[in-house]
Amino acid sequence: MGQVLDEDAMDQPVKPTTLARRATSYDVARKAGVSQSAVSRCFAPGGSIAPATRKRIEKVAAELGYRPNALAQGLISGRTNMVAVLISSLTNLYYPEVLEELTRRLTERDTRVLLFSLRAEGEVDEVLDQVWRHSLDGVISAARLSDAQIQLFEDHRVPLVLYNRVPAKARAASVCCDSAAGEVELVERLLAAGHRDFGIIAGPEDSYVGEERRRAALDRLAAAGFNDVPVVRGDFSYSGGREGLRQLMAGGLSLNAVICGNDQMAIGAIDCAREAFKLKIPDDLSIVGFDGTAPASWSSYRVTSIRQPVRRMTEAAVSMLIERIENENTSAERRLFAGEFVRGASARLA
Amino acid sequence: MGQVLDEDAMDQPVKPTTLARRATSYDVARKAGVSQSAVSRCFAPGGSIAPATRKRIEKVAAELGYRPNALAQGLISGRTNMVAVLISSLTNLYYPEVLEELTRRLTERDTRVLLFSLRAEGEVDEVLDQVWRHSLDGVISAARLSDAQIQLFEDHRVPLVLYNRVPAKARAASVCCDSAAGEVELVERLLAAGHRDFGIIAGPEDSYVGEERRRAALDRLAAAGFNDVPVVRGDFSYSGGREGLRQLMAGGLSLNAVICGNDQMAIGAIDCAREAFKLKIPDDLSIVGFDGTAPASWSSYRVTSIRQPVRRMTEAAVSMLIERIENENTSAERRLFAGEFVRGASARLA
DNA sequence: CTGTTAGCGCTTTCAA
DNA sequence: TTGAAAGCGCTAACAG
Repeated sequence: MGQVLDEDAMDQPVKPTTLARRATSYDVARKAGVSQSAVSRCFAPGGSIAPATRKRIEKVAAELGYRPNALAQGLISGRTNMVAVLISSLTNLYYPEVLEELTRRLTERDTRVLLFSLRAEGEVDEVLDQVWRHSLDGVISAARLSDAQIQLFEDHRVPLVLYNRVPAKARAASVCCDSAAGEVELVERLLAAGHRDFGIIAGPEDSYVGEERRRAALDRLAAAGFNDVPVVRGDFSYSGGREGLRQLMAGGLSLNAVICGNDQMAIGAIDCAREAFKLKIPDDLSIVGFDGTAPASWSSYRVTSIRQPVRRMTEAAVSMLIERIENENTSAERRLFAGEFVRGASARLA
Repeated sequence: MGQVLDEDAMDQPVKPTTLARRATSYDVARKAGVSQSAVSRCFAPGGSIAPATRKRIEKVAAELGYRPNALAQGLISGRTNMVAVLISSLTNLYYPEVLEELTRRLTERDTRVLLFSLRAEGEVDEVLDQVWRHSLDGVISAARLSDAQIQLFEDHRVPLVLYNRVPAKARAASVCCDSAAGEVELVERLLAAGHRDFGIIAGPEDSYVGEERRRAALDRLAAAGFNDVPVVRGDFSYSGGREGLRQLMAGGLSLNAVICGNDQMAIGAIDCAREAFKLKIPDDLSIVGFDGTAPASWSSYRVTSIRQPVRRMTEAAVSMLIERIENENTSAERRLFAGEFVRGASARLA
């Protein structure tokens, strides 16, 4: 405002000091009496520039409210500081927590998050298209990706980190909570407490962790001599849990313990057991879940469960991604985190 | 692959058909024997181009796996098809639903979502910086914005739609659920059922809806002759609700009805009432919430509440934003949606 | 309908 | 340390 500048002032006959459009590095350069590339270097991480020059440029930049245009930067440098986060369904109570942590950590590392919330399988291809088109630096996926899709990331040289899933055959970095170990711990504790009549409300077939948990529970039970454990499936939702319990009970068998694919279904099962079957939890029936979500700890439920170490897992996912973005050739790594047993009060334990 | 092309073939001596880098419109143009701008028009919405030409270009583009570079498009056209969604805290059970709906609807309209999850107030300025730098087309904010910040949107000519909040003074488009009306309905129903001893567990002072709900409830109660209704505050969380009820009860007064700032606090209050004070809900105490979130309908709680019409609200927010993006001068509009009463079973009603 | 010509705003050699 | 110049890949006039 009203500031008089050096020689440049009269080169251009009439130049309004207030630009309609946003100030560019050029505007700053002219007003500061330096070249445009000097301005660029001034804002670049390790740009060599004399302290005095830098100071002058910064002053003018501040006056003009100049900010480097991220699009132009990305176009030329090939780096956008944007990554995609793929989530299958936000309605699963477990994901908001994960999403919150991921975005926060990425933001801390000066990386923007492009959110893609998938409902159908088919949508993945469209999302990947966007990833390439926007030159995203990387992707964290908590959604199902086929081997072919994972291969595309290698072709496009876009770093990828899978969250709570591992690829069938393709190689890719991944961060997981050890579902099998967690499920085994739950089963063993139930066995130790004398439970003998089990039922399982598993997750949907197309869920990686769902299948892993179901398999681990069944295997451990088989090892203990229980071979015909009834299994029904739910969609990880509250009503899925209710419906699952109803189906199990419809068999007419007397259950001791119900193993649910996640906390939300466990909550549904608990409510259903109490309401529809007048059962006391855990006296009449033990119910366990998985994840360690917040609602599972509400005093009406106090679900016995395995808590995923979300903080450490998200931290790992973000670190791995950034590392892969910064270092082209970081080998595929798989990090497996142990879950933490949550005693709760929905299962009778020794 | 192995396809022989027309005259251009021998202009360039040695040109590998498989590019290391991504194919550009130039590559397509050369291989299809057309100008680069023809390729551009081929992929542009209303580009005039002969059917035959188009077909040839599309064929080559498919072979090369060509996709327009979104960065370049954005840089030159000034339109990025990306918007920011600002959320204050994902941990509030109400937001995942909103976020899911918003992203889905925006994606349907070919718009990408840049997610910003704010914890502290101060972070807003950094977020806005990113918005300008990335030339985002618009912003939907479910986070608190100061008048000065809202003004910045006008300065930068970036469309803004506020979600469940209205600016103090500045003018901005907004979509809200009518908190006041909803709260009044709850209070009136409680009054009609004969409740006389009220308590309020309000949201934090810095929450727009929290304050609106508190005020509406207090006003309606005052109009009915109840002037010294005790008010405590929570942070919209489960434990906030528990703690809130504990504080209200600590006063030694006998309460009939507790009005909570949201469902999550109502759930906490219900659990606390049952567990710590051995109260029967709703026989001994009526508790009402707000939002109509999924957990509120779980059979252990069945919270009497007001359900926000999330679908319609998100649809409205997205429509308003897109409209403002497409039409520079769309005036500030405020759309207010009525909430729907959910009878539930946590309040004794007439 | 098509090609030519300018840039969008920036990073990056390369000389000076 | 600095500036000039060459693009990144695309859209948008403008002629033809």
